[in-house]
Amino acid sequence: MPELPEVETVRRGLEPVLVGRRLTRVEARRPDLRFPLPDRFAARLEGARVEALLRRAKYLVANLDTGETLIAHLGMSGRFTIRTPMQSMAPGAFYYADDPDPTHTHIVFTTDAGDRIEYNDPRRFGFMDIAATADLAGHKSFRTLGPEPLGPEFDAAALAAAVSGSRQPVKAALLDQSVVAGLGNIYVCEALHLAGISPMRRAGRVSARRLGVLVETIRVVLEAAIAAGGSSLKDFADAQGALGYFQHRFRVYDREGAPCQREGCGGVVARRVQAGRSTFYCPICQT
DNA sequence: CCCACGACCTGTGGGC
DNA sequence: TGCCCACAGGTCGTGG
Repeated sequence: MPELPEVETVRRGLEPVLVGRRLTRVEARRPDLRFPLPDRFAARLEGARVEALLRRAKYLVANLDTGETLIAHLGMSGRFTIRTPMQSMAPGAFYYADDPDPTHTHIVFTTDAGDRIEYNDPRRFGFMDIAATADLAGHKSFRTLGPEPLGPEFDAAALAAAVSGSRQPVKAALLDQSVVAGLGNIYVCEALHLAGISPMRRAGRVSARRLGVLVETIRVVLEAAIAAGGSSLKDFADAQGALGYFQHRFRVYDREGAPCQREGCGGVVARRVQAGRSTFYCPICQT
């Protein structure tokens, strides 16, 4: 899944081909992704101009000139691919590169510039919805979201308040989108390692000072990943189809048995399951 | 209210 | 080579 850095990378890739453009055709090849598509999905989008393409947590948000907004979540395996028309041998004609996986391409948008934007999602954990732009904050998906980790409202005091008294492991608390919005399994593992905090420690019992360190390591990890164009795991590619490079910089994620990269630590990366998901950490330097 | 867990869906990689 | 199980970046609903 795309976590915040991957969604931001996708947003930056789509922005130049979507913003200011009108959607001339929207093709939904099935009636649902994870959830049913909203009523008259294609009809409400066709003819609309995209005024802005934003990101909130792991959601892409396309404001339209119709007063409505398209909301998209990539789930675990969703990806957008841009296909720009290419000149064919015949004068005036053009064509698109072949879709390598048409069986999982569920939605195709075409713009007035002729670009085709394909949404492909094998597992179909992603979803799309359309809501009145004025009511977005009240949308089911947004109502309970906590602060953006890269925004001004996320600081040590805010994090301390959000986890105050919490008995759940700090790993689980950081995955809770109402505590901070946009982290996922990879970057939580990475940020906790960088901060030297054990993923198993109860969230409400991490000291204020260490929560301050954690806020900083979350920012550092996310910003580095965005700068690298996101991670490249099995399914992730940015909107142009390029692979991200951040995977090469994982300190602990998917590195069970590898030496801890903290200077002088000497530990070995361990894996254990928390809340049904793999946690990677160093048992020596994360306390 | 808080927290843990299973469900959703498909593909892939590792072990035997 | 082939089969089967475990596991994969997320979120939501349920039930204790």
